[in-house]
Amino acid sequence: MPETARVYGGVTATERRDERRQKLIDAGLELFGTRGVAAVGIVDICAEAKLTKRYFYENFASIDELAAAVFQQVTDRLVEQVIPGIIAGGGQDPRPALTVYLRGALSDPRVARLLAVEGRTGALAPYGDGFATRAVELWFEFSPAPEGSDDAALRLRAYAFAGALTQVGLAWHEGVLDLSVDQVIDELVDVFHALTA
Amino acid sequence: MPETARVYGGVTATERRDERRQKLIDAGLELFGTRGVAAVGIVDICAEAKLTKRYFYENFASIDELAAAVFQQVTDRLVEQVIPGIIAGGGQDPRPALTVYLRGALSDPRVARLLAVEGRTGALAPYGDGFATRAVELWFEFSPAPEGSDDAALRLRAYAFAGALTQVGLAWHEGVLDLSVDQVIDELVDVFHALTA
DNA sequence: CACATTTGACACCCGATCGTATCAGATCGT
DNA sequence: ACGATCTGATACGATCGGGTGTCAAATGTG
Repeated sequence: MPETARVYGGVTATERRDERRQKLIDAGLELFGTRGVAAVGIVDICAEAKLTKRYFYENFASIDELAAAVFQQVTDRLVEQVIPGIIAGGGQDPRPALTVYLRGALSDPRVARLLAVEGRTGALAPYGDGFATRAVELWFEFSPAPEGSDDAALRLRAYAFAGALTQVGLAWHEGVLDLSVDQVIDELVDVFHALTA
Repeated sequence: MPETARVYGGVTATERRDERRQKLIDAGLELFGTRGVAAVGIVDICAEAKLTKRYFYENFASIDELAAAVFQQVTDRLVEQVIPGIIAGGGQDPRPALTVYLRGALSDPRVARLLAVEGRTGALAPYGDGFATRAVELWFEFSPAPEGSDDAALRLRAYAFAGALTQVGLAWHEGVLDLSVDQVIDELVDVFHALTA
């Protein structure tokens, strides 16, 4: 807590602090998304971010706190990108939203892994649950409910589709699906319609 | 490696060894299935199994080796139980196989967590992939392929259904699905038919 | 030019865990 | 009964990572 905040390298103190914080988050996305949260230490993060431990503890109190920030940023950006797609779909056509989501998640295996694996374990579990809740809410947003169906049954289908998305994403990254991204999108649009019929 | 194997407590040396090995695997299922593999140490396993470290190293060289054995045993038992269900379904009706699988996975949250979360990370990843492969093969076993469809598209639907199963299982354990096991089975049978139509 | 602050590199202590070793008591073979 | 082996508990050295502190060099302030 310095009493006088000076300008260094042409940038203010808070700007420098935020830059370092972002570098740590970037390093977290890289390492968490490849090795997994449990296999990453503070020293690893600092090496990846090219910073020292001092600046880690300046921004985060623990690895889990950094992991939470990484997860939060990734999911926030994803939701932020998907919303316009939902609006474009007009609550009827899932393709624009699905396209945006899958291009965001499928194009980056680190994001896919964070969402599908890391978001379920340890300190990230509550955040993963929160994202799943948001996803299911988004589902109901642009999936007009068939009048006769049970509410719980609808929720089940929402989770089923969410699980299908992540599993297909993982399989695609492993290379067992011999399909282009656009083909995957086409197929998942069909799956969506099959589940909502 | 004792040169002379004696009988202790009425059981032979190899029997005692196998009993201890099974106690370790049971402890592994309990702890891995609740805390997660990464959060469990050898001492924890020994405390849960009421054995000492000596007998851990008698059977396994590392935590990952125990985790592999646990995963292997769980998935083997699952497949072993499901096969008769597939036969009972005669390659047409998925309900018997689904019932057996979901009763096996849904009834034990530790198994669900192992399959859905732990099987994707760290040293268990290859085994998880192997199980996914087996599951997709089983899918093709009792899902006669529509003649006109692409093979890759079929695989995608197989992974989609597998992902739906695990995600619904997790959601059910979290209590966000207000459905009985039988209702979940009914709904997933519908999902299956929707995906294979 | 002094002086304060920021930065980065490194040293240090501490607790946890791993893997091995030791030892007394229980159990079995002869 | 006596010796050998099995068992369980505990102890020990070593390593690793977390968290804090120190110090010199770099940069901005007056």
